[in-house]
Amino acid sequence: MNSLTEENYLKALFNLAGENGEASVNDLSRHLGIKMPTVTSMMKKLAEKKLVHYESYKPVRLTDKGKKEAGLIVRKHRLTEMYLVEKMGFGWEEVHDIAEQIEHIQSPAFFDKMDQLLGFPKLDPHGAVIPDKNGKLAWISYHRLTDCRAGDTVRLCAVVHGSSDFLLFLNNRGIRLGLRLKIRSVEAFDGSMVLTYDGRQETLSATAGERLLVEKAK
Amino acid sequence: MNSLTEENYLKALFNLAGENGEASVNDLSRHLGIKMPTVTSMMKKLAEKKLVHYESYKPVRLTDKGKKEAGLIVRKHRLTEMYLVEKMGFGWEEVHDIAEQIEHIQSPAFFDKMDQLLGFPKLDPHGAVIPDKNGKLAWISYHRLTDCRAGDTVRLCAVVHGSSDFLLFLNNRGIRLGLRLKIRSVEAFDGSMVLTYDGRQETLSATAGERLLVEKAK
DNA sequence: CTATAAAGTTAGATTAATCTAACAAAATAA
DNA sequence: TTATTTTGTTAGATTAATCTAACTTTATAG
Repeated sequence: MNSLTEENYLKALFNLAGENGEASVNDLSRHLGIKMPTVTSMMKKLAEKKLVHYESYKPVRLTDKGKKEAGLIVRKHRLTEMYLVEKMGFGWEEVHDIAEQIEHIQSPAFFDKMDQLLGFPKLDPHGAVIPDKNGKLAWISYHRLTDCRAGDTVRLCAVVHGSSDFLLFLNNRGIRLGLRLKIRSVEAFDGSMVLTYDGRQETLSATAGERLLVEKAK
Repeated sequence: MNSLTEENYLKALFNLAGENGEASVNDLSRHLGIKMPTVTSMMKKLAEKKLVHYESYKPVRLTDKGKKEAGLIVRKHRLTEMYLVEKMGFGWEEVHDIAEQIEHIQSPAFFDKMDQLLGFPKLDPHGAVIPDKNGKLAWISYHRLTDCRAGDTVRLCAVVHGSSDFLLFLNNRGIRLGLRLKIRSVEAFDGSMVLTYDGRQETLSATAGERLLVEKAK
């Protein structure tokens, strides 16, 4: 079994690495708020346990075993977020910190029950894919809103780097998953966009737009 | 803030001490499965934090502060058990180990939500009282089934020391909280009892009967 | 292609929580 | 009331996870 601390390193690797699966010691250090020497020594420990591939001065990579274990933690996190929103009535901006703790609960039955009560959801409340029971994550590639052009009509599919502040910002503008957005114009200077949706019009900065993942609407 | 470890010591004290509020180092040691020297040093630490009264060679007592903090942990435990049974469909024999972990979640909102969704319950699924939002526990005194006499009719109010095994044993005999039990006879030799309930008749050992808390039925 | 900056590692210290071995006090039994 | 058992404490070691300071390697910019 892995310690809570080890689980946090695995999850950080999983989230930082993306599809290729690499992350630098420095990235991990900043992401976890833990100094580099500590990260280095933990990487050696995880390498001993065959959870990561580690060579001095090179980026770290999860092994298949590590990827699976990390995926299962992320699964627990995202299932929990979904449960908190769907079954307990929390807002999507409130659930991250709670899920951050509940993801470490050791009880397959508990998460299976959530899964079942939710009807085996594929996505969490922020549109992120929930890894399957083997920890396998189905990668979906959306477009960033900022990569779309004036005139496009898109559907909001996911929110990335969704800090509580950002999610509240979206709440205040009535922006939620599934929403149909029409791009009226894009400002060449700073990439800000004028959007219409739900019969209203709003201007969104590029900083915000980068965090909104969309697909072309039919 | 208290560490997870400290929380476990506080809870153990709360559960061991009962109404008077004392527990010996030895009791704590056995209850927690931790060696006595470790317990002693933790008691000193908790005394520093004004959570317990500690004097060498004397039983340990929770301070008011300690009692409150311990009570709030027990509250989280029991609310969780209730939630797992009532809202997630777990059996009363399945919830202890999960609640043991969830009780350490730091999120007042999470437990407030449970409380609200449950309609502010006073008792957990085993009939134990849930401490209030100040950690205060309302003591109720029931009778042990073994203290009743042949001819008595009682209502089952709570189960103590309810290990998973014991709860399954009760399930197998259709014994549940709220059940009306009629005591047909008591065996003088070993205290075992013949009971009728739900139109059936069963014999129960004193070992089992001691763990069943009842009140006289009207 | 060197010089500087950034990233990574090594060595050694610290803290929390645990242990064992040895000793001391209190409770119990003879 | 003394001897023995039980309970509790002290001292010192261990492990996991962290840190800082100093050094090394790799990357970047003149």
